[in-house]
Amino acid sequence: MDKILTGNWKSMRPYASALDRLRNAGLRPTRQRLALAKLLFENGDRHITAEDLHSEARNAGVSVSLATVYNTLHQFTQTELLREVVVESGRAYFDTNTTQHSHFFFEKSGRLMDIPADAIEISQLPSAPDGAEISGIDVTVRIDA
Amino acid sequence: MDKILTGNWKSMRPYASALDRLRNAGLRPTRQRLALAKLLFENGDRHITAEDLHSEARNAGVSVSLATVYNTLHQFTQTELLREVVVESGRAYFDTNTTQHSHFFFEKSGRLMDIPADAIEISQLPSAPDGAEISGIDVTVRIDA
DNA sequence: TGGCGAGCTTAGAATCATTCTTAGCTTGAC
DNA sequence: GTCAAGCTAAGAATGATTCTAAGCTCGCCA
Ligand SMILES: [Mn+2]
Ligand SMILES: [Mn+2]
Ligand SMILES: [Zn+2]
Ligand SMILES: [Zn+2]
Repeated sequence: MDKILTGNWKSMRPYASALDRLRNAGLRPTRQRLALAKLLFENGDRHITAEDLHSEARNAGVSVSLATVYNTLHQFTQTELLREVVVESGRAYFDTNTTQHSHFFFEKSGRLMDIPADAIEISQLPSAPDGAEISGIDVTVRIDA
Repeated sequence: MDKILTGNWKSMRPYASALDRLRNAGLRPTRQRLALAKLLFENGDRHITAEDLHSEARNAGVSVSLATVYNTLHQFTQTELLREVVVESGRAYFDTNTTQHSHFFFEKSGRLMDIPADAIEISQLPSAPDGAEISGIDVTVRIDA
């Protein structure tokens, strides 16, 4: 049980309920976190900004402050419920797909789209200097549209 | 000669003088642009932020405003004297190496380091949806140090 | 069941990088 | 030399994000 409550549980079922996800992450299931988790995880794979999630929540009748949206997105990222994707300076996207995969980024619309992990292959990665840890590899294919 | 003055000249010599680079890009060689070009291009491959270039200029006794540093970096980027690299939301890096290559990003120090183009190989790129134009492929290897 | 402290939420201020505005300088073609 | 187009710069404005600090809420425990 201990492992479950400390978060970082890698083998989350894709259809785990919002409540289960919060429990597994060791986060209290508050009204705000539950509502945001539902919006994020019950609508398929998503790439969303804090502002967009905030307005989506309000449109859905959920009263939550922007500060809490930011707090929650960061907590979800830390507990690996989400992944942060950086493709444009000055804007952060949060991705509900936490597996290793790449993205198409449509520069005009600001839309992000997954590229399945097996549709791109990276060969002969250079080893990190000093034997430092590689914490991730981000591949973005920019589309001029 | 026309082609030279309209910028986008791909075959710039690596040791072209700052003045030549501005001429080739079709930019007036003002005192500020010359000074910034020298700082950027006479010190090997660099990855630098606007703020950092600004303080570097001032330390070197060059009087230039931050607004002009931003303007200049963007003009250099448009004329392909520089390439913009996004690895962290809220911070833009400008790269004096405009050839296709990847980066190590040291998350703690905020340092960027080139990975030679031939040290990484990407196979079977998926075609862009709709036959849209791919304007670039960014590969960032994040180092947790 | 009620109390309580840790944890959470929030409005609004603050921060930070970047962009904009606008007025005054430069540059270079003629 | 003159003059318009191009350029610079101080400071205000912007926009995303973070911080502050004050008041709620949650859930464990008596
Ligand atoms: Mn958005
Ligand atoms: Mn910096
Ligand atoms: Zn994704
Ligand atoms: Zn580089």
